[in-house]
Amino acid sequence: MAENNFKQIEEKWQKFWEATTAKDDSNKLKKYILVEFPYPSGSGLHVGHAFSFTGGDVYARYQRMKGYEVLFPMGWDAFGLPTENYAIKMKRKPQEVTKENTDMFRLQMKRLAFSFDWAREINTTDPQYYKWTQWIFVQLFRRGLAYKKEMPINWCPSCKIGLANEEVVNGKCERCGAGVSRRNISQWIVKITDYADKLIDGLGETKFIEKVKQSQINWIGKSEGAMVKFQISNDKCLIKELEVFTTRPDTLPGVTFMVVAPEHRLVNGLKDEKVVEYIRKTRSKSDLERAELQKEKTGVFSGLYAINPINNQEIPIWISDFVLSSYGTGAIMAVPAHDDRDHAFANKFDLPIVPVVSKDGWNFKEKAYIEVEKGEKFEKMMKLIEEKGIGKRSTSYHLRDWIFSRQHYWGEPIPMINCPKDGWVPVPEDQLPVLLPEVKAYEPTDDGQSPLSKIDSFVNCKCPVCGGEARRETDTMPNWAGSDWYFLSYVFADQLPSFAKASAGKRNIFMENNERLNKWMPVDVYIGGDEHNTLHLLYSRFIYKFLVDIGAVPESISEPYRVRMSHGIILGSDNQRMSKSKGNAIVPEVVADKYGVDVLRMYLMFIGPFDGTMVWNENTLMGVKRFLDRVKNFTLEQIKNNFVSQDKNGLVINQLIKGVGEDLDAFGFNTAIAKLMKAINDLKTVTKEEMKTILKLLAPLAPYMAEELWSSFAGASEGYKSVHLQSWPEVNRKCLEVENIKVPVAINGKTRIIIEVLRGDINNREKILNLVYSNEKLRGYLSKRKVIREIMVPGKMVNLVI
RNA sequence: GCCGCUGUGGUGAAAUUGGUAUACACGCAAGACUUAAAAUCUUGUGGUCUCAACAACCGUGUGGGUUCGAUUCCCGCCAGCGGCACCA
Repeated sequence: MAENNFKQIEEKWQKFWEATTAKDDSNKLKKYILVEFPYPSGSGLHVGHAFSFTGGDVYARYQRMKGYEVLFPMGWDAFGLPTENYAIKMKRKPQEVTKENTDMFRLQMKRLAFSFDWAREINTTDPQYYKWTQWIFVQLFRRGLAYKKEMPINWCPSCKIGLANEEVVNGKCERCGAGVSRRNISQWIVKITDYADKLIDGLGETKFIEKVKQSQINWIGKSEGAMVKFQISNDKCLIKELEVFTTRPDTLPGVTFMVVAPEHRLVNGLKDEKVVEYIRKTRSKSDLERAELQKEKTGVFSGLYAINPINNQEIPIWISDFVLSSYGTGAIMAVPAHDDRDHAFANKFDLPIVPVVSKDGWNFKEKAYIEVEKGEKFEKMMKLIEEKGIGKRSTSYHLRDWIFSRQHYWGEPIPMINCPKDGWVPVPEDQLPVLLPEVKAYEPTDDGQSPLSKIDSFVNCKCPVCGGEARRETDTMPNWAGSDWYFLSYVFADQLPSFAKASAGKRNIFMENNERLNKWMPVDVYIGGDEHNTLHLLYSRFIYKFLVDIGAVPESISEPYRVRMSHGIILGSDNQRMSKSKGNAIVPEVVADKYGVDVLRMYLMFIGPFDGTMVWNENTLMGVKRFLDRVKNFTLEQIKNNFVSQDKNGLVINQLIKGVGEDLDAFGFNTAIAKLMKAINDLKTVTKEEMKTILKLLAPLAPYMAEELWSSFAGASEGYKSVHLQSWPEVNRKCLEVENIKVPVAINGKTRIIIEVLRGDINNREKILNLVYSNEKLRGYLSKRKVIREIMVPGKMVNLVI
C-alpha cells in the first residue's frame, strides 16, 4: 500500500463488498440498530451525520461479527421547508431536488463504508410511503383523535404564512427574521393528550437514560390537584360559576382574588372601557411580547366578584395575561401569601394577602411563603371539598394537543374532505394516497393558505359519503408525521410498492406484516440527537402506541425503542457550532479525500465519548493517522517475518479482545481505540492467528484497511472470505489468568509499594504479610511506627494502618 | 425559578459494585536518521522542593462527612453546559 492510494483501495473494496441486508428468515438472534434518518439537504452529509452514523455502523458491524442478524437501515426524511424554499428560489420541483440530494447522500454514505441495508431504503416523500402516513391520520380521525379547531398560530406578517412553533426562533420568523404575531386559523389537531399517562407509564419499560426519561416526563408535565368551583356573585353575569385548577387546594382559605386570562369566555360582553382596551391590547400581543413583559404584571379589574366556597368571602375577579388560556381552565384562584406570581400581582394592584400557614417572623408583604410539603393538608382539604361538593380531584398536563396542520406545499396532504352535508369525511383507505399535485408555484398565498388551495383540480372533489360536490383539505402534515412510523417501515420496505396500488388499498400493510414486526421490533438501540429527545421521541412513541391500540402492530411489544443512545455534537475548531456562514464547518468528504475514510471514521470515534461535546482538532486526527500507518507497517513486517514470534502474547491479546468487546458494547469507541493503540505499541512480534485477531478487532472501525491487510495474507485467492464476515474473536479465559498478581501495598490508604503474589497465594494472608514486612523499602516507613491494623483484599490490595 | 448533566495535567480525555489517579492521544522537550527540513523512530513530560537522582510532601472545582482507604458514596457551596419556564 503506497502512501496515497487509499482511494483505489476504498473503491476496490466497495465494489467487492456485497450489500448487507437483514434476512427475515434468519435463525440468528436479531438486533435492530437504528440511527435517526437525515433530512437530505442540498449541502450533503455533514460531520454530525458522519459522526453518529459511524458510531452506528461500528456497532452494527460488531454485532454482525458477534453473530447477530442485524437490521441497520437508512432512509430519507425528505419533506420540509429548506427544500421547498430552495425549489421556490430556483424555480424547480421539490421532487427533483429531493432526488438529487438523496442520490448524493447515498453515494457519500457508501463511500464512508456505512453498512446500511440499502434494500430497505425508504423515503417519506415517496407516495408509496406517505400513503401510510395518511392512512395513520385517517385512523386517528376515525377514532376521534383528530379534530379541526380554530387555534391561534404563529403568523409571520412579512412572509404571510403560518409558522410551526419550531419555525419560530426567539419570537422571530426563522426565514425572514420578522416578529411573529398570533392569528386564529382553523387547523387539524391530534389528541396526543389522551396518551399522556400511557406515555409516562411506558417509559418504565424502556432503558432510556434518565436525562431522556426526565425530559419526556417534564414535557408532559403531569400535576395532581383539584378543580374547584367559585360562584359568581354578580347576578347580571351570564356565567354563574368560575372553575379553576389548583395543585394546592389546601391554600383555599388564602384566596383573596381570582384572575382569568384575556381569552377567557367570562370577559365576553364586558363593556367597561378599560377592560375592553386591556383585552384588545393583550390579545394582539405575541408570545414574545408576553414573555418579555413577564417581570412586570399587568391587569385590569373585571368588575365581577366571586365567592370563596370555603369561607364565603366575596373576592374580586381580575383579568391578566399572566394567566394562560391554554392551561387548566384559563382561570386561577390567587393565593398571594403562598405563590410568587399571585404575590407580585397583589402587590402591584394592592390586593390583600392572607396567610394560611406561616413561619415565625415571615414578612408576607415582602415575599410569599412557599411550603413544599403538601401531603396531609392536601388530602384533608380534598376530602372537605368533595364532601361540600365544591370541587373534585383532577389532573392537569403541560402537554398540549398537537397542531397537525401546515400551510406549505412540501408535505403529506392531509387526507380529508369537507362536504357541505356530511362535514369532515376522511378519504377512504382504498383511495389513498392523496397525491401531492404538481404545481407551478410553491409560494404561500396571501391569506395563509397552502399553495394547494389554488389548484382547483385538487381542491374540488366528490364527497365519499354522499357523492356530492365537496372540497379537499389543502393543509399538509408537519415534518414529524413521516418520522413517526419510519422505524416500522424498514421492516416491510419491500412491500411498499405492492401495497401502493389502489387494489391493494383495503389491505393494511402493518397487519399483514405482523410476523416480521414481531421478529424485528422493538428497536434495540436508537441513536439520535438530544434535540429529538422530547418531540420526535414522544410523537413517535404516541403513534406507535396508537397503532398497538388499533391492532395494527403486535401488542406484545408496547414500546418501540428499547435503548436510546444520545450522540454528541462536534464543534468547529473555534469552539463554535459548525455552520457554513461561520466558515468553521468541516466537510467529511474533504477529510476523506485528504486522509482516507478509515482515518476519518477512526478519528470521529476517538475524538471523545460518543455522547460528548467535542471540538474538531486536526492535530488529534494526525495521531489516528499515525496509528493506522503503524498498524499497516506492523502487519507488513509480520508478513515479511512469516509471523515468526517468540513472544508470549496470550495475555495481551486476550485482554484486548475482552476490553475492545466490552467497550464496543457500551459505545465506548474512544477507549476501544485506545486499547488497540496500546496493543500495537506493546506488541513486537505476533503469530498469524494473533495478527488475524487484531485485524478482526479493527474491522468495524477501519473497514477498508482491515480488509486490505486481511486480504494481503489471510485469504486464499479463490473463496476469499472478507474480514467483515469473520466471527468476532472469543476470549480465552485461561490466557487471562496470570501467575504473578501485582498487589499494591498502602499505608493509611496511600500506595507505597507493589508486591508480586503467586496466583495460588492470594488468599494466604500470612504469606502475603510476610512478603510485605520483609520488603526493604517498607521497613523504612514502618521502623518508627506501629501497625495497628492490617487490611487485605485478596488479589486487590493490602492496607496497613499505623 | 425548575429539571437534568458536567467539573481530573498545557490540551482532548481514561479510571466509579470505593482499592496503584492521569490509560490512549495531542502538544512540548531532548536525542537518532538527514547536507537540511518534513516524515519516522527512541526517551522524557501533574505540581512543589532539588543541578540531578532518590526520597518527601501536595494533587481529581470547593468546604465538610462516612471509611482502613474517596475522582467514585453522602451533605453544603462555587462555576459551567443543556432543556423547560407566568403551567396555578
